[in-house]
Amino acid sequence: MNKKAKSQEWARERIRSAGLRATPARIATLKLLQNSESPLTHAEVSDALHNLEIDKATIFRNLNDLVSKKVLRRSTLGDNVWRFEVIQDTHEHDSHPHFICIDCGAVTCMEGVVLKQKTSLANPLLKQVTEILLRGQCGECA
Amino acid sequence: MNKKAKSQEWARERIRSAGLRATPARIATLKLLQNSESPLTHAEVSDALHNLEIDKATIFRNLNDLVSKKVLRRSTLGDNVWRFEVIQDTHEHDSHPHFICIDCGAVTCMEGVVLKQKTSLANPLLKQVTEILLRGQCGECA
DNA sequence: GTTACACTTGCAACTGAGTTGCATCTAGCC
DNA sequence: GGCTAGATGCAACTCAGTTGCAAGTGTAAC
Repeated sequence: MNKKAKSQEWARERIRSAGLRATPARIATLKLLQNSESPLTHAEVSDALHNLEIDKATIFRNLNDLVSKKVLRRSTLGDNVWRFEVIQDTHEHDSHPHFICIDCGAVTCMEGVVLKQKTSLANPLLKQVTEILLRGQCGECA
Repeated sequence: MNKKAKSQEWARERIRSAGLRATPARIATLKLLQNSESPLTHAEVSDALHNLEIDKATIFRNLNDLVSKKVLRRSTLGDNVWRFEVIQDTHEHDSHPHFICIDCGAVTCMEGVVLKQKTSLANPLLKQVTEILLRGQCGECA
């Protein structure tokens, strides 16, 4: 099986094992996100798939369906637009920080960065951190 | 001077020292946010000031002006709506991480938390970090 | 106190993200 | 191949936030 067919089959399997129907729109969406280096907005997904003529409402519904089935992660990077990325099997429960460039909007996943508290005492105000977001300028824009 | 007049005078002074004109709409907005326990959305500010008949565009512009002058802080709780709160004088210039509770919207300044990179190599994609944001549930809401 | 004008406001029309209702279509089970 | 619950396309909608412009006003200078 070639690479393309393999990716297709992987997406199909992932969707079906989540209990959803493997439709062309869903397979294309999942493949796109899997091959993307950073999370994509709905508009970006919609643009990339415009040649398939998939309705925006369908893409919204599919993205939200896949989020509720824990196939995708939905995050907000401070610009009030949802971004979606595939939850990798190996990282399913990790929540690495994201870096967003306030100039160009590029999003980078920061796997190698961890948060550390100076004091050994845990902060009582902070019960559960679900997302870590860094904002600033990327190498291209600074 | 009574408490009400004091608050009025404080707001007026804060706006003027930011280099903006102290108009009734701005004073009312700033007083409202100062007296609020948690950050407010534009809609909440708009509702609270409806008896003053201030246009929503004016409120948006004023909120954004005050943010750009560092009088207010603008944050998003994950529902893709901006929330605004007064930056207290004592914290004006520091850049410690902020923790936002995605349930109640409370913002906590996290003085004792630092970010550390696992590798000694600096990430070339990340030139300058201007803001660090943690999102999750606070002790009250978890 | 009066005046001038840059800043601010109100209005209305707009953009863009995201949602919803409904008729039609189709993936996948038998 | 046929059936049907689930998925799609379309269109109309809501709601946050923005913009252009004419009219109004805070404030500094006189």
